Amino acid sequence: MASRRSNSKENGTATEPIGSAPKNLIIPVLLLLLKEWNAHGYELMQKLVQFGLHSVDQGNFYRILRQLEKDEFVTSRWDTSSSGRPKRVYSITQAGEQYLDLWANSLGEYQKMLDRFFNMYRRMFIPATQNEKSEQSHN
Amino acid sequence: MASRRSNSKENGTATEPIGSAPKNLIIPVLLLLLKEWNAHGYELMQKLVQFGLHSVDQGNFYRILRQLEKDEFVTSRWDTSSSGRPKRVYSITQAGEQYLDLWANSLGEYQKMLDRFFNMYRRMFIPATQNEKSEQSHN
DNA sequence: AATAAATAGGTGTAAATTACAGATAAAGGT
DNA sequence: ACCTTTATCTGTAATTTACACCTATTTATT
Repeated sequence: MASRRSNSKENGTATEPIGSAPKNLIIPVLLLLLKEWNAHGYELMQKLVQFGLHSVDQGNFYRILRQLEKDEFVTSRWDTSSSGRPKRVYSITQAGEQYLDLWANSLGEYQKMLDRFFNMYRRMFIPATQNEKSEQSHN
Repeated sequence: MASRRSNSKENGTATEPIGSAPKNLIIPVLLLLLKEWNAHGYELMQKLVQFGLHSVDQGNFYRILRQLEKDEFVTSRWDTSSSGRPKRVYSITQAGEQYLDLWANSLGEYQKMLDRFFNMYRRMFIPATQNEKSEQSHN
């Protein structure tokens, strides 16, 4: 769980170190994962990374989980069956599934905006009349 | 040190009022708009709304613009030609265009994650093999 | 046996961002 | 005279994220 971006901005709070995409997909992905399998935090965190959400902060991650529980979107119970430190195993609730649906709607809107963005963005490059920009982004 | 954080959060800052999509598309969209036409703030703000980014905070919006200028991603000059209060007309710089490209890459990654999210999300609804779930919610 | 590393779950708080509430100024409508 | 629209901008509360650090148990390495 590295993600060491030592970008020390002395003063002035620059616009942004790099075009950093919004990262609050954690909650919806978490809920979606819990809809498939019950799991404990550490496990979920690894799945988030596999999903593409590298750079999830461990501390905040567990806080999110506890907050979701407080809001009754998930429930947890301690699992002491296996060896090692006891694990808090989470399950999604009905309310949690509804919340996930809200998220899905919202993210759908966002997806449409992204599409509009890329349509505009690409429109600026299509002429391509022997422009030797040499920036061959192959997405 | 300003104690601007009322530490007494008995109430506990609920997970999120509603599935709110990340909203920091403002910067890339702004730069993209400026790549097409030079414009002043108020105008840009309206275009952002048309784009789908309703609920842009006016105060923060102008601050972002000034910060982008400080970072030399845009430049501005006062336009006093027309009547009314003078307008600060913005143009994108070379550095700004490069920054936009970085954003585009980053947002492309995000788009892929969103796609993965929706693939997973939909996978939970398609099977419908006479499962008496009968939850046919078509938002 | 001691040490390290992986697993598992956290706390504290500085820094950054966003939300909310105005101020200011010129022009046009009623 | 007052209200609304256009236009730019400041102050700061509230919230979120980033970074640093802590505890505990088991397994692997020296």
